[in-house]
Amino acid sequence: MKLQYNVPDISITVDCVIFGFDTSKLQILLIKRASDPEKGKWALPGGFMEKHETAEESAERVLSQLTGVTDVYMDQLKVFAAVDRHPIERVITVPFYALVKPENYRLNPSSYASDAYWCDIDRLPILAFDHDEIINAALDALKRDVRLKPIGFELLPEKFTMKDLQDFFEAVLEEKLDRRNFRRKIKGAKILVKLNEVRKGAHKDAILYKFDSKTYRTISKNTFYILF
Amino acid sequence: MKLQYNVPDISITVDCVIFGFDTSKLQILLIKRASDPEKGKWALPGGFMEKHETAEESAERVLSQLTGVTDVYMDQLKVFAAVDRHPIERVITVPFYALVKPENYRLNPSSYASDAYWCDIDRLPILAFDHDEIINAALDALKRDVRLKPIGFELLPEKFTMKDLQDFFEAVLEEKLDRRNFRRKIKGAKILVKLNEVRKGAHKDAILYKFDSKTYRTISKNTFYILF
DNA sequence: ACAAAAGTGTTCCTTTTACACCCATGA
DNA sequence: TCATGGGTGTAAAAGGAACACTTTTGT
Repeated sequence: MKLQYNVPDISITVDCVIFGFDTSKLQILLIKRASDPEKGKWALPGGFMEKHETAEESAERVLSQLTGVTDVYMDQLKVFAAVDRHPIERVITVPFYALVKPENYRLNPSSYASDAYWCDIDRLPILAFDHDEIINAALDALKRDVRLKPIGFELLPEKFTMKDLQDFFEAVLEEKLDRRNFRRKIKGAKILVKLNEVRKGAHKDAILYKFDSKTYRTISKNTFYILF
Repeated sequence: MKLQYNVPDISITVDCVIFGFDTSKLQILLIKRASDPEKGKWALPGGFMEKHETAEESAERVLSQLTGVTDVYMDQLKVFAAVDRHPIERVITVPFYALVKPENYRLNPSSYASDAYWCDIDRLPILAFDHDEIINAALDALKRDVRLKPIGFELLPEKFTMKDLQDFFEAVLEEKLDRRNFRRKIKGAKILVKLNEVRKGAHKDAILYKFDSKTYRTISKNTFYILF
């Protein structure tokens, strides 16, 4: 059988919008580019897709090289393919967003990154390429998904208070929620297990909860889970 | 500045799930492949992305070559990138779904397609590559979007009855809707203009409506438009 | 004793659902 | 005249939004 295709002249990358959450702030992991083009600029972690990898595998590789984390929640976004989005080559990118628990990672900038840090989403620097647009798309997707799937638990530590959880939702949705209504809905969803532990704070103790992973599996199968 | 990229070894295509709607049946436009691989099999219309095109432009080109139609509703789906999805080359595809009004098209199979036809979604033949999976993804996306955006009007003819519209929703959602509740919600959404025309049928005349495109623009900007 | 966060129920209103009859037309 | 599809309203239930006070602890 004859090969009938031209040599392709478009490169493919993956870029990862890696979300973390730290005491009421949503954060994104940025790297400083170690080489041209856009050397020295802040950018999303990413890399070329290898011939033997699926898009997901590429994204997992990028993520695990940088954080050592595997097996996290990931979702693919729409491709970015503007003709001039890269100054030299024609490159289209398959973006992903990933949710990483702070407790699990240890940053490990590699050859292509001279530095890496967690950046609050309300303090983003100027970014390389069209990475600002990719982040906006990821934030939109996160806002959509957080109402449909219990992904908050992918970002919070194992044990958390109701306030922690509410802070997360408020940070993602960028709106205030009523405390009593919030707690009632979460309890109604039956996705939490109340622990016999409290967190000591400056004031009244707060009850700690963990996520009920049995329920999660049920929920993941039903598409029509709506929290708010 | 030095070019630092390897010659890419992954090809990129677009594939189009083109939906039509004909008297209560949702349909998809299929082509018969005129060349290897998978020569003679039914497949989605598609083609290689050109270096000077965005993904959307590629998809529009494929669509307009086949149907002569331009300026239709299109939405990008997640990339399909399984390593072995194509038997010869490494090819990833960016799938789109498009909505085409029957009144607007005239099929025009071109060189890569020896035949083309509108296939009822409940009578799909065996398809080339992973095109069955792409169609499933498109159907899922359509089900999601039909509740959020007034895309029904992209598929119906200019003038239609309430029953036509309800048939469309029922075909997409694969569920029966209550007639009175349906009509109330549609009227509440204020997206229809009642015409001074009726359609003569076997029985009582049915009032014709058209879509209010002024309202459409308003709706498109607000993300949280929910019909059902 | 007071400041600050945790915890808890009820009422009202809006939205959704379920449901039945008359009308116009063609055969 | 009857069979078929077109057209309309209401009542009950569920879900969402708004709202205030008491408890605990540290200072």
